[in-house]
Amino acid sequence: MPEGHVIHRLARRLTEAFAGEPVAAASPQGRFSEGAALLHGRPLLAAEAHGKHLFAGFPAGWLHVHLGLYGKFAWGEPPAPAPVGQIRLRLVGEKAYCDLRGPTVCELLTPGEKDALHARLGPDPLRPDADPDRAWATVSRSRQPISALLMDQKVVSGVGNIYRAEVLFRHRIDPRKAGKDLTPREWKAIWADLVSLMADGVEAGRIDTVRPEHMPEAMGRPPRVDAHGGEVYVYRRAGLPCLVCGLAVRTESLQARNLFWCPGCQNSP
DNA sequence: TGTCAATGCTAAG
DNA sequence: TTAGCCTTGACAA
Repeated sequence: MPEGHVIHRLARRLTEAFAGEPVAAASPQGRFSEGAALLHGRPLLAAEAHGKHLFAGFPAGWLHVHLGLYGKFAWGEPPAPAPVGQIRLRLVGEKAYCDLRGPTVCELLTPGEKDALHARLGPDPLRPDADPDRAWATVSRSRQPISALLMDQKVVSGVGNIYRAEVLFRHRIDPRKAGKDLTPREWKAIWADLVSLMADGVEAGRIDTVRPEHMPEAMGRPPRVDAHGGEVYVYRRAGLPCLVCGLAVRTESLQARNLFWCPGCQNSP
């Protein structure tokens, strides 16, 4: 489930598992054999995330991974079993091993190339160096809908389809509202909420956005079994009643992504 | 067993 | 705007 919180969690886990010790690296699938050979036998020096991009520093350079839609790390304790299926990269240390499957990107970068990548990414609510004013400078001048701007990694990085839908709902903002029509106050609230929601996501390993007072139990309704693993207001709840006002949640395809919102709670004149 | 959609993004057209 | 990447889980048959 790779939105930004997953990547930050991964950076943390890589550090815990492999920092400071020699790591065995291989590409059983073969598509990253050259890179793996360069990493092999050297220690992990550092790991960090910027938005949905994962960086792991080795003496040979920065391993850069982007999971895309279905990329995934699987973890276990050594000894690692014989590879099954398409494993792009396997890292094995003393305490743990991990298998990377299906990433959009798995490559080795020079420090300069890594810097260039950071430069084209917008501020990440999960990074202490993030500057929300930089994003606001773009948002406040854009005719694009805020729902599109939040998904644009050049504007804000790390927000995916779930956080986008949920943060707009939590602030009752119509997803079709243009960036330039947002008030500074609305933007500040969105940003602060992303910082808090995504930090919770890193800790919990899942996305929960429903305030306690809106949980079904608190509303006098039976508890809900949520299919995707977190408690959310609108994401993938099309046709179901809004947890706050009861109107049916709507969905619409916007720039090839499914947008979800409540027409009652998020309705700007 | 098969089909589809998915938390993302890029390159081709 | 669309196809493609390459994987998984949910659901239909």
